[in-house]
Amino acid sequence: MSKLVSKISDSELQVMRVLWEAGTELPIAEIRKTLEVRSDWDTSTIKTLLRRLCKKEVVLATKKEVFYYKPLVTEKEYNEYSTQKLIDKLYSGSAKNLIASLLGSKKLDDEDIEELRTLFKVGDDN
Amino acid sequence: MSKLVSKISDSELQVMRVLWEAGTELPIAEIRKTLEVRSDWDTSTIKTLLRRLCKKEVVLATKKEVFYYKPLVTEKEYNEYSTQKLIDKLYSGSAKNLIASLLGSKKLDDEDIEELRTLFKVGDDN
DNA sequence: ACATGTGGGTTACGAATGTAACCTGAAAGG
DNA sequence: CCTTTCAGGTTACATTCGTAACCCACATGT
Repeated sequence: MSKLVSKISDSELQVMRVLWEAGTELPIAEIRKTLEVRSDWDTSTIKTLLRRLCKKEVVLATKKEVFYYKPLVTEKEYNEYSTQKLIDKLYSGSAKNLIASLLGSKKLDDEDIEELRTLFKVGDDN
Repeated sequence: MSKLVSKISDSELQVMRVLWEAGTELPIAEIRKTLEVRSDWDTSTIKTLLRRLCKKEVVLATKKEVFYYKPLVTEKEYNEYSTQKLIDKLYSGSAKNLIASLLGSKKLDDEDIEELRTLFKVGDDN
């Protein structure tokens, strides 16, 4: 996936989400339809964002009757990559440190903790 | 702390770290001494970054014989704030989701998991 | 006395971002 | 036919960021 992912900006991310949710490649019309509900971007803004995403090679445009846009990175890849970057920047590269910090900062309620404890058990037998 | 924290850029963060590590307010000379080892920034770059941090009100400059710089946000505040922003952006605001994702992505070795399980136990009795 | 360094202040300049206007040509509505 | 809409493409423009140059004034080494 390469570090190019890192360069998806916040606005661009909105567009990626539409593509990720769709699961199929989409023509601009569809992207617009979805986005005009969420943001009140002008069409040309969306076009600019798509163009930039293509330039960054995280989206591929395929010419048919009209262009169809398809993400070249998955949402999971992007999320994991971004998370790792945060971990590197703020937690000395240790995911454990991040989790410990979350535990200490009351971001998790009892129910969360219970669920996670279960997950930790499951992940144990490997 | 307000959302101003969000606006600390990567370069600025380097400067913040120096201040955080120091624990006291520092004059430019000290900041330079520390930074010239880590980065090879020109003095004027450091001055620019300090100026921007002051404008953003995350650093306070106090005039004595010379200016002394002191952080107005703690590293912990900053880290927690940034982490929360990532969680909001990528994990629907759920810290639990983030942790679950980390568990699923093999970013934690057995030792980490063991330690964390202990932490989860400790955090239990509240 | 003079070059150098240092602090404070101002200005600069290219890349990235957020957001959009504008132009052209085809399609579609009426 | 004429107006509107929309795709594709180009250009724009303010803000932020990374990185620094430049100017002035004072202190200091030699």
